[in-house]
Amino acid sequence: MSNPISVNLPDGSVKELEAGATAADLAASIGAGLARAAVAAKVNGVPVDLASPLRDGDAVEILTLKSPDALPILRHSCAHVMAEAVSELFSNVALGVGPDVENGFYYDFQTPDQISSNDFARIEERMREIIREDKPFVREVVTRAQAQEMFADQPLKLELLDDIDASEEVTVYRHGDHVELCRGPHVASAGKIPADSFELQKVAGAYWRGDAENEMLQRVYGVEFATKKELKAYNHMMEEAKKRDHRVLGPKLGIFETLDEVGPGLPLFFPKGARVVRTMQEWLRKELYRRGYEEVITPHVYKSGVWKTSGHYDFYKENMYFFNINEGTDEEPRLSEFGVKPMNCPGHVLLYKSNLHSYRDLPLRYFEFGTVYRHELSGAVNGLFRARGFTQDDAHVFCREDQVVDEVESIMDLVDQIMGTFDLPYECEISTRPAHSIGTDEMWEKAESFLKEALDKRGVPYDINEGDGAFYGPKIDIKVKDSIGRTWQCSTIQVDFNLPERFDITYRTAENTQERPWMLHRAIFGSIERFLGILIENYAGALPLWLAPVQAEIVPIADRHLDYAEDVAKRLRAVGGRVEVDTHSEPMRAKIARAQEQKIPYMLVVGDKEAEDGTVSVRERAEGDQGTMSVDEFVKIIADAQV
RNA sequence: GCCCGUGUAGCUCAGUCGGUAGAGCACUUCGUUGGUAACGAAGAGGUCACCGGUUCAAAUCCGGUCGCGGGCUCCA
Repeated sequence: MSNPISVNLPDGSVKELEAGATAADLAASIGAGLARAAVAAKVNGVPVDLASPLRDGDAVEILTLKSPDALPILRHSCAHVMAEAVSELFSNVALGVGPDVENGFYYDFQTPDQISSNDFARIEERMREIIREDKPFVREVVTRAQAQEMFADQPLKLELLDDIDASEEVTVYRHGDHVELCRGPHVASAGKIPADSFELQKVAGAYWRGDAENEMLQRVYGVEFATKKELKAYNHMMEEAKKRDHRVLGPKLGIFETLDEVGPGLPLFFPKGARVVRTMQEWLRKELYRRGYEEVITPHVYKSGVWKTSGHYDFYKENMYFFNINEGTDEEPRLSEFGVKPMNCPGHVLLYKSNLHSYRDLPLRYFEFGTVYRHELSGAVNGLFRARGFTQDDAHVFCREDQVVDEVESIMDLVDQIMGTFDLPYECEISTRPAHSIGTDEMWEKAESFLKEALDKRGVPYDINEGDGAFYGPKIDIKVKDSIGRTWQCSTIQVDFNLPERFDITYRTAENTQERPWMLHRAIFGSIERFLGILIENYAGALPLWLAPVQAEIVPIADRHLDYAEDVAKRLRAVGGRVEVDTHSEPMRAKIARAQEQKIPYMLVVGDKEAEDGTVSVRERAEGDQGTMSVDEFVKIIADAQV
């Protein structure tokens, strides 16, 4: 008999076990209940199978379905079960990969059959049978040659095998007759998977290994949680998210629409939508003036030469709208080519270049609500989130090297203020030099250190996104988190080494030499349309008073109160209020219901009493009836809510 | 762009086995004049996305195009 080993448990206690004991043995030694509930284990922080042998001194945690760390293992195991079911139910199935993802798992299959959502029921049924059979997942370490033989009829697995580093061991998992090349870990046996807390939800195409050059596989997605209750809660949450969908709420609230005859990604804004957009812009404009920005206006269309200088003609052409104009005659055509701007930078750079600049002029901050057009891939277009025409709150800062950190800090201050206004928490990422890029190592290092320095000075935490910078410089990306926990990329601050070079812009130094200025791109909303889409979903359509397209709906009780209602409306409009009078000849309850559905912040009920006293009866959309107040008092509320 | 799904009135949707189109909401008119989430009646509204095919007959079956949705890829 070899010596017993002792392992450390999360509660600080130490357990003695026989040599060669596994995590499962440990669970059994603690209690029969835990042994039943155990699905996997964590040894020294690494998730492992329950069958893994333990060594003296290991820190071991037994994972049950209650542990959050068990969920990825559970989901991945369920993916295996699905792969097994699909392999049986469809012909010539080659297995790709089947990882766990947020809320569930997927598996990629190659098969000549078409897997459709109609097949989900029978796949799920077979999966539940497999779970009921409760066969163990058995880990085996094999040689490369053995693996090659095992997966001779699994071309995708063979490819994966080739990728496993020579120093790594090759592991396979047996589950009955089904064998998979897999790193693991898995739950001890299929029966550990709760049969009622997963469901298959969609099938989609996915390129093999994420490369558009490769074949497209069929990816089946499942959602899975530790309990049926959590699955139901998740499905309910998705329903709720659907109700907030800006593509549904937008048209319903009279904000925007898209029309087939206009084209994908080209939204049209109704008067209410225009009011919201203009309010956002006016609010930001005031803030930017206060912070030393200067507004510029640049054309939407430029001769192609500009795009050749900027580099867009060579590197972004497939995303741009170009057209030719005949400036000659039909007999003797003289074509000029123009391009619609996909970005505002060249216009701003040209404005800079039109004058000589002294070091004393810098920093120069040009901003513009610039509408740009990009021919995004048809499959990428998505409501206001990804449009082909959209307006950026774009600005370019031209500054000296010694000013970069200050400028970045001040942009971050603006980000703080704006996201704070909407109660949107955010996270930062610094993206560093990608494989294909311009500029010297020295420039990149300097720029990256400036960005880091600025964030450090403000005490803003950030992640590093290695190699994800633009080819022309590093950037800070800001992701906001909405009220139901989804994250969105909005603001961006980018250093640009490219355009100053290409357009050869300079400034005159104190020593009377020419120097290249630093150029920063930045957008806070990013795209105003996109940000509006996020706001609609964040607030479920109920925009805050200052931003609401209609701030108050005036509800006359009977037609004889229409004149008074119009009087009230006039007084509110006089202070910039956005108000409407409901002139329908209907019971007031119907008018209130409609205003509630339109998410209008205030409803002002006016009847005989109010007309007599010069008051309004105020109903707040969330709080309900607020009693009466004088028109003057309410005018003040509305006046204070104007930007 | 690629894979799958999908397209019926302004909106939400029904339409059986292939037999010439239906509801609710919204809209218009008339009636009703009301006190905090939807008053009654009538009317109008359709090239069943578009093009082609099969069929005596197509909203329905088949093919293509376009749009939309979910993914993948892309987001110089």
